[in-house]
Amino acid sequence: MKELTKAEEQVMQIVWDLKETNVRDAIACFSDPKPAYTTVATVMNALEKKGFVSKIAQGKSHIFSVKLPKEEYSGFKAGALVKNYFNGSFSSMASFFAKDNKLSIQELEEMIEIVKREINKEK
Amino acid sequence: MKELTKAEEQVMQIVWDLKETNVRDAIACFSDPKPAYTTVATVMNALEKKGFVSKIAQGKSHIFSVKLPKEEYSGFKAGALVKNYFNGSFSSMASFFAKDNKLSIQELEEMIEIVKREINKEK
DNA sequence: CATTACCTACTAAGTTTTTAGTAATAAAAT
DNA sequence: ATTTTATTACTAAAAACTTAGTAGGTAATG
Repeated sequence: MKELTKAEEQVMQIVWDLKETNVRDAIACFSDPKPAYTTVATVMNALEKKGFVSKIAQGKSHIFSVKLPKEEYSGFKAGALVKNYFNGSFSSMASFFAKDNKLSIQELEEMIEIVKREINKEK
Repeated sequence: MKELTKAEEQVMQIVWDLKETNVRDAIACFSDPKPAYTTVATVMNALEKKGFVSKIAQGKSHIFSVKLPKEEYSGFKAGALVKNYFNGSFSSMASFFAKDNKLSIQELEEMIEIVKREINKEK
């Protein structure tokens, strides 16, 4: 899996959000000061080259649409984080969030439910 | 919190691991092809400037030691990941790990224990 | 049909990051 | 004592990333 640079990631988040977009509409998603048209176009092309979006001619412009689902990249990033910062153990990351008071009991219970449901789905 | 670049992060992981080290010993932790001495020294100095390590003269060389605990940076990174890739919800990250079969029932139960213990500690 | 608006491909300038060389210095070895 | 080795501070080349300009084309507008 190719890594995204910061600028690429920022644009890719917009594409993931919109599912598909042209350069113009992507720019509209930026807050001021908005980048130049050509800047976003350049990044889009980089994303295509890296296989994150596909590019289809549409009238005089192009439409870029998600090729690599966000979930795949999320998983890749999360895996790397756990590996490099939490000893390869998801539990220890959970523990960290709890310590940091970023995980309430409510969230925990919610999480247990979700995870149990997912695990049961597997069988 | 300052961000680490890739090269900086790689060196910083070694410092976190060794607690403290000189340039020579840090290089020993790299797999071949090992970087040049001056390369690692340069990165160490950048880490010092960013406040991640402290640098103390020791004989003719310097010892670099952890200044910013790994846990602090881990938390920072994990927070950013959850925010940008999991809708700001830790639960949804957990759900992802479950889906991906990266979280077994055993791990889940282990995790619940750890998290509950942490949450209780707080009170 | 001339003018304006819009889009792309190509190019490149500016910036940051990475890597490492050189000169200076001090210690160690012979 | 001279040579070799280890280290640092300083510098800089190389690579990667970011940003955007320019030229050229196509379509819409008056």
